[in-house]
Amino acid sequence: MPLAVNRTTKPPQGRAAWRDRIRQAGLRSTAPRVLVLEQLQAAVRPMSHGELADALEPEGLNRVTVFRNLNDLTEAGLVERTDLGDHTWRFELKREGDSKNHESTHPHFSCTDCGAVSCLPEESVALKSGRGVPRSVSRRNIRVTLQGLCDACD
Amino acid sequence: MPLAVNRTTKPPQGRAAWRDRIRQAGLRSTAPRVLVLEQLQAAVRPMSHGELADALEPEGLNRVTVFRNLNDLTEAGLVERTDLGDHTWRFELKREGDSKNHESTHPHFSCTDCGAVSCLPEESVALKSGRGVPRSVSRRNIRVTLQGLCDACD
DNA sequence: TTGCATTTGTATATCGATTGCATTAATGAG
DNA sequence: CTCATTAATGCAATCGATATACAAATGCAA
Repeated sequence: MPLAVNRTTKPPQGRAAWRDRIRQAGLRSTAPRVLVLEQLQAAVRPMSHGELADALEPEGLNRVTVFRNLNDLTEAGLVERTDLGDHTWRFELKREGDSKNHESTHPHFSCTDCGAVSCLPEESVALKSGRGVPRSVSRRNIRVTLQGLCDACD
Repeated sequence: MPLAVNRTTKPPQGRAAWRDRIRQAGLRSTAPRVLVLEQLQAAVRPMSHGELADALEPEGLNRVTVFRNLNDLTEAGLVERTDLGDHTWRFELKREGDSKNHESTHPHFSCTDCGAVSCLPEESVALKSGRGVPRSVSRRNIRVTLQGLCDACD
């Protein structure tokens, strides 16, 4: 019997599949790495290292190992790392089909009051090039973060 | 004879005027505060506490004093504080006329490679409300940060 | 199964951000 | 102008997120 499927929006990916993906990325497949990826898969918003470490320490994972794996997986291209303006790194699983032609993904929102973060629909922000605007912006090879009050704090 | 005017884009503001502004904001006018504001006035992009402290320590200012004054001046409404995604606070002088109707100011750009930051024209980003987009966004009561490669690193 | 490079765990260092506390200085009352 | 009050300063110390050193453990290719 397969593992219980947690309520994710994406097609569930089994342990064996993750192990393959990790090795394809040039890394050794280890239990901590699989657990980190599963945790990220279940998330609906970018997770901080602290949040992930808190969730995974009960599973027997060391905080530093989680931290290093997040960076290794980021470097290997399986995970995306951003700073949404709250002085902490946040990590998201790179899901294919996020955006077809360019590297850009959906914008993020970060509440300046309570710190809550969320993902925004890709169409909610339109960029226009012009004087003083780097080429990477026109190419949409860019990450967009909005900071303000969330509806709960507004 | 007035002080030498430094090459700023905005009408120069003398020491006495700063002292008035500081007091109007409900704070005591002190030498460190005036120096911090003058330094911010000369800047063309958001400055980190470290940059400002480095610039002002030779003038005899303590790093912590600079730090606390930046926060005090922010709270008093003379300065704006943002995190552009490089894990450091950055400070800008609040210049009136930045935006007439709403609180929103120009977007900022931060290079993920070299860390350079810059200001972008206000029109370079257009926001659209929709499902999952907080009200503060529709109101444009928001700060926008773009992260990517600057032209030099591209 | 074995050898070796990679990963992990523990401890510790770093860096920006912040606070505690005694001293100093700005401002308002007289 | 002088003084008392209260805010601001300087210094030391702390904090939390991030990062590294090094020895022990483990994945994986031969």
